Amino acid sequence: MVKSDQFSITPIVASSSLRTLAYEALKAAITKMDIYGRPDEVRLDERKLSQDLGVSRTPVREALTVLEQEGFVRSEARRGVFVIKKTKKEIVGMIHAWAALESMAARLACERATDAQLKSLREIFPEFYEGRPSEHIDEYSDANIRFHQTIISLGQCEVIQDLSSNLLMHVRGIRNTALRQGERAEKSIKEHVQIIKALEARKGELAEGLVREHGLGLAAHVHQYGDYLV
Amino acid sequence: MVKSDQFSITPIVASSSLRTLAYEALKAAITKMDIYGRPDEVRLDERKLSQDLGVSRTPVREALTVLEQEGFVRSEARRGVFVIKKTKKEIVGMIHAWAALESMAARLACERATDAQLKSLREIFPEFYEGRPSEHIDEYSDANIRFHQTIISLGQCEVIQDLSSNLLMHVRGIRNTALRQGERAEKSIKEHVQIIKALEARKGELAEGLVREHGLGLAAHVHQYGDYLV
DNA sequence: ATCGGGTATCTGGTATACCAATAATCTGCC
DNA sequence: GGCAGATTATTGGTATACCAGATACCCGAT
Repeated sequence: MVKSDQFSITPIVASSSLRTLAYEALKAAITKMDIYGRPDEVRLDERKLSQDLGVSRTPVREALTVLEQEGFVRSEARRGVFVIKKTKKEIVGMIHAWAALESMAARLACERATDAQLKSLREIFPEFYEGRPSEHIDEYSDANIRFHQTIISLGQCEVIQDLSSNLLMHVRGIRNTALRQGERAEKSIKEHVQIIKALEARKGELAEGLVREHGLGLAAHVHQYGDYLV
Repeated sequence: MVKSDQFSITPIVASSSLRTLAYEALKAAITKMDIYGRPDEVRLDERKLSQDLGVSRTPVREALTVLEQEGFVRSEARRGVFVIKKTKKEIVGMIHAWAALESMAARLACERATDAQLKSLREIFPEFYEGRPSEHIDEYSDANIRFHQTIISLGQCEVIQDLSSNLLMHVRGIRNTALRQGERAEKSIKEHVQIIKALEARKGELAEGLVREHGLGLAAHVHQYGDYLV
């Protein structure tokens, strides 16, 4: 008999329910739009969204419920659904929480990750070590986020990964902006090198501390320069 | 004319929507039931829940959506909604995340809380300092949770508070069980005293480290003794 | 012209009907 | 008696209809 293992099951499309579809569409729209650019509040109309997406209100409402849970929108009864503008205080709080989680991930990564995995952190910044990251600020910004995400994934703690990815969605834009201010980029890259060294040396507590200080530095930076936030 | 300030506006009832009502009812039912006692999976029937609660499926579904987001239930298309049993690995991960957040809260509390607020931590354990907490294990268990919640609230970071309270809901049961095993309770109370002293002395990094070690100790304990989990 | 009140309209919240996919059951052939 | 195929029942997913509160608008009295 043919062993079924020999067939690589087609991943099927399976795709997703309309609810998931609506969720992804709305989330993309929200994160893409520059919320902090416009001064007025952005209101979402369930019925209009339903029409635009070509589905009924039900999956749209369920998607909005999830987005509300995640802190992207706020629903007021018989008023409307509004895209949330985070205050500076909230952003700083998120960075604090992020720093706490990432530092713990760094500690766990020291115990759990392989040498090869830790070494892969260096490859995220291929040429930036030569200096002057501010000249390739967009590429560096992406690499920067990838770096932190990698540390978190190397911690191999699913809970931390989930919580962090949620926080990242909110903070992503700010991270990029902050890099362009002051000496943030130059400061950042030096700290990254230190972090990588600590991880490779399996110095868990040191890596943990460095990651935390790095995150707290960003928080302080935003607290000081984040006047574009509410 | 009468100044409206002279009227103390009645807080109104406002109360809540049926969705919130259903959410709270379901959450209470889930957290109250001993999930890990019974070996079989618990399935929830939307239609039955609707009847029992006396509302339609819509608010029940929305409540279930939130609970799914929070990790209490898992919904399989055309299969059913199931109460999630956390694996030991997941529980340990949650405790790790909790330790990370609480330790950051401790650090922040050192900078932000008043002396009086920090001193209030001592009042949580009125008589247990005399020793033998294992004789009043139930009271001590409650006080224990209150202690950690207080530290987090003194950090005055809303994001951390929200994330932690969510984690606590999942871990609460385990925390109590762990206290009854081995010397956990005695060990725990000694560490609490150290934590309070560090906080009162405004030694932020020390308090942070102690809280983290305390949390990691619990994680290791559960990892070792938590065989009652899957 | 301005203000007050009443009405039309719009909004999210809720109830309900229908659908498709799965699982449970039945049926009939071997 | 056992098993394959068809049928029925059940379930979550979706669409739609209706409700009540809140807002916006209109109109008449002053």
